[in-house]
Amino acid sequence: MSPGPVDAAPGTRPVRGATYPPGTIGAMDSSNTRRQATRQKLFEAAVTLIAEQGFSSTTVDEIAERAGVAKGTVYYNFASKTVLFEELLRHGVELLTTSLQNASDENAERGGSHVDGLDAMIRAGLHFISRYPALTQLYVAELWRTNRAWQSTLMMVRQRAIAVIEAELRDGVAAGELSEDIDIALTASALFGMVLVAALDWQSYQPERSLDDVHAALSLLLQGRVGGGAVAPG
Amino acid sequence: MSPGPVDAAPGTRPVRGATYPPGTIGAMDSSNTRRQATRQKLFEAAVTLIAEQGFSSTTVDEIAERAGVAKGTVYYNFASKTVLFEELLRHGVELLTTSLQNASDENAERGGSHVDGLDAMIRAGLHFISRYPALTQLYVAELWRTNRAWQSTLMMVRQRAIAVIEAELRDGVAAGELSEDIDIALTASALFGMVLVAALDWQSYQPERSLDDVHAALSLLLQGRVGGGAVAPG
DNA sequence: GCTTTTGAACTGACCGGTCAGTTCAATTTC
DNA sequence: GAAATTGAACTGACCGGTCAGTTCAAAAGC
Repeated sequence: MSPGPVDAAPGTRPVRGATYPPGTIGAMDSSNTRRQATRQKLFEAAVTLIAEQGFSSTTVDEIAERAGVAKGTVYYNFASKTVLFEELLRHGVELLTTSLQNASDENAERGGSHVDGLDAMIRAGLHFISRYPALTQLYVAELWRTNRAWQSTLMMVRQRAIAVIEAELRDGVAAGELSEDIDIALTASALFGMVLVAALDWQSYQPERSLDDVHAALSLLLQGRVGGGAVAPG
Repeated sequence: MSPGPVDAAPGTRPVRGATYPPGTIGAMDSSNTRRQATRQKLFEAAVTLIAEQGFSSTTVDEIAERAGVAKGTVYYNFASKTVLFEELLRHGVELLTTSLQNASDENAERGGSHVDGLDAMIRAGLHFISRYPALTQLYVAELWRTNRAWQSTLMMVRQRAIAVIEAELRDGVAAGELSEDIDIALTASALFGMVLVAALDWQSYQPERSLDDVHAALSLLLQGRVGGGAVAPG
């Protein structure tokens, strides 16, 4: 009759596409099992396609084809298309926050100022975006969308990235290096947006320019050489 | 004869869902025919739904239902779902560029500096986003997506908005008010992104704050009081 | 021999687009 | 000025295609 129960297959078969150990995602784990490799291929295929077309326009068949596996394999590795996407998001944010945090830490270790720290994070952000443009596009497209199933996942993602910037700002203020008048949360958002949009435009419309070039332009803005550089502060 | 053709169709029949005079979109025209009203309702329904769910997850049935019309009416007024969306985009960018341009012009008239002009545009941008949050979300979600049918429409849209900012920057440099070192295109992008992301975060996460408040925070950044304000310029 | 992958088949819901028919305010006719 | 006519605007059932998800027997690794 029916092809089978929609949910909770009765005991027998391998629990296909069941919730997989959520810790070991992507290339994070060193033990490179065969399955890990397949999952990685699926991530890479999915991120590109979804960035290009959006989540719902991307079919599971396409993902499987691009990854070079059979459709059944997708469902062997992930419970559903949605779950695949959610794990992808979690995987991605890990890469970004690590990158930002490293930039901040390394700057601190070499004795740089907090403004230098922000500058280093701008560079790290640019580097990340140029390396994972599809992932970035995908976040941007989904981040402020309401009524989404993965809304909470995305908020967590955003919060983790912003928090790193906020910490640097806070430390800068505490050290007397930044004005006490600044609004930490809003400034962090604004800086984040500045890098995000500038980088995406760079990738989309002027890809021939170097990272240093773009970084220099943003540095000027950060250091107030655009609108206030020539004006003596009160 | 008829209740009044909106644009004097030369042919006989109602040329169903044909390309409609692109000039008269939305509530722009004062002559409020029945059809105009319907189109306006459809725009409003579509912009909200697409902002929430994305283009392809939004069904024509949903749009029709939210607008309070039958599905057929959608296809009577627009050739396809895609065309409806494209006209929506064009309609929206008109509002934004006008708003930015007005802010710039009014500042110039009252004898403000070019930095003041940028500041006024930031304010105008914030105002726009708080007034049309759904439209903004929608642009952000689609703007950097590749392989889209309306790619060219979006590029045009972006270019028109950015051009207004670039002009102000260029004038500022020419007037000796801004550093000659700045990269016009990149700085314009960055400023655009700064406002965009800060505003969306404001709307999403701190909606109780006032526009003035947010504007003040971004002004500080523009005028270099964050990273460079305390440092005496060379 | 277990895990993993394959690939084809199938299902049922969903969705964009169509179209024959209906409505009704403006216009024309008498 | 009442009746008839017109046709733009609107309606909603319907059609054909698409796709997520499921299943499974067989093959391929390790």
